[in-house]
Amino acid sequence: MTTSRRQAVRKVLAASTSFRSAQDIYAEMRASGAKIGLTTVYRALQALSDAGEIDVLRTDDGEAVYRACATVSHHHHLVCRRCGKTVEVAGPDVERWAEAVGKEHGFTDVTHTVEVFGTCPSCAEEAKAG
Amino acid sequence: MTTSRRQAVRKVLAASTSFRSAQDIYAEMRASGAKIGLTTVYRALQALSDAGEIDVLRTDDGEAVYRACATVSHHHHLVCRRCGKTVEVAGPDVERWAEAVGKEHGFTDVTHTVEVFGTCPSCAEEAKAG
DNA sequence: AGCAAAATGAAAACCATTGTCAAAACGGCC
DNA sequence: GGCCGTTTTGACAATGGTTTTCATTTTGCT
Repeated sequence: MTTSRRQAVRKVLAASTSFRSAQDIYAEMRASGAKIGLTTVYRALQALSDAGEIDVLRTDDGEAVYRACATVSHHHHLVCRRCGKTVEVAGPDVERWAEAVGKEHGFTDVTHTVEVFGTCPSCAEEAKAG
Repeated sequence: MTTSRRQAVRKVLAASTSFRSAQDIYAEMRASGAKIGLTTVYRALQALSDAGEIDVLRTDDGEAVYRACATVSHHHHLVCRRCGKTVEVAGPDVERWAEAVGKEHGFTDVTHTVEVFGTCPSCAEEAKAG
């Protein structure tokens, strides 16, 4: 437990299938007995994010949520708006499109964010049943 | 000036070419002599957003920014990360791609968000000069 | 061990946003 | 015009996620 708690935070994220908030991660770690401070969780998340090991995005109410990337390369997410299940998707076409759009208007250092939301099959079932 | 200050807020947005934060809008209105409270600006923005008259999105640091939609139809934005200048862009290919990605994984009611960021020509100049 | 640099965490500071509530503006109605 | 109930407003307080601060602990190195 001596080597940076960053590892611990990374593990929690690795074990999750959907986006988690910092507060959420902190709560889970404390609940499972880990001795860690909220500050450190934030710092670990920021470091992991800087290192490109995890994704960050903002919920509609401005909370930051994090998720371990399964792949190192650039990719996007297809997120179930009901259960939060996430599928990583590659979109070479989108990359090219974004790049082209930027160029067309003379913009440089073009980056982009793309998130696709929908209702996953199982949630669609539930909705029909319930 | 009696009819809801919502109109005033709408005007400020209409006169802007890029995304504005609530605080920003409030500051401008006060600076130009308008008698309005921050609370009311927030309320007006929320109402306009609910009415679908303006776009809302979150900056990377979680601040909400608003912009009057020039077009009613679905579109995306190319935003200068330095000065905030915004260009509305259509992306039929992206729409199709998002739809296809959703279908491929069995997701229904698929929606998506796409934002492209970059450095606009004039800011690139400044950066080079300064 | 011994010591400087990095990591940690409790508590305070920040700050956009939201809630509260009393005062002001509005809209009928006599 | 004057009255009264409803809506809007806005100063201020409260919220809550995130960041800073700073003193303490741990780590890395010799």
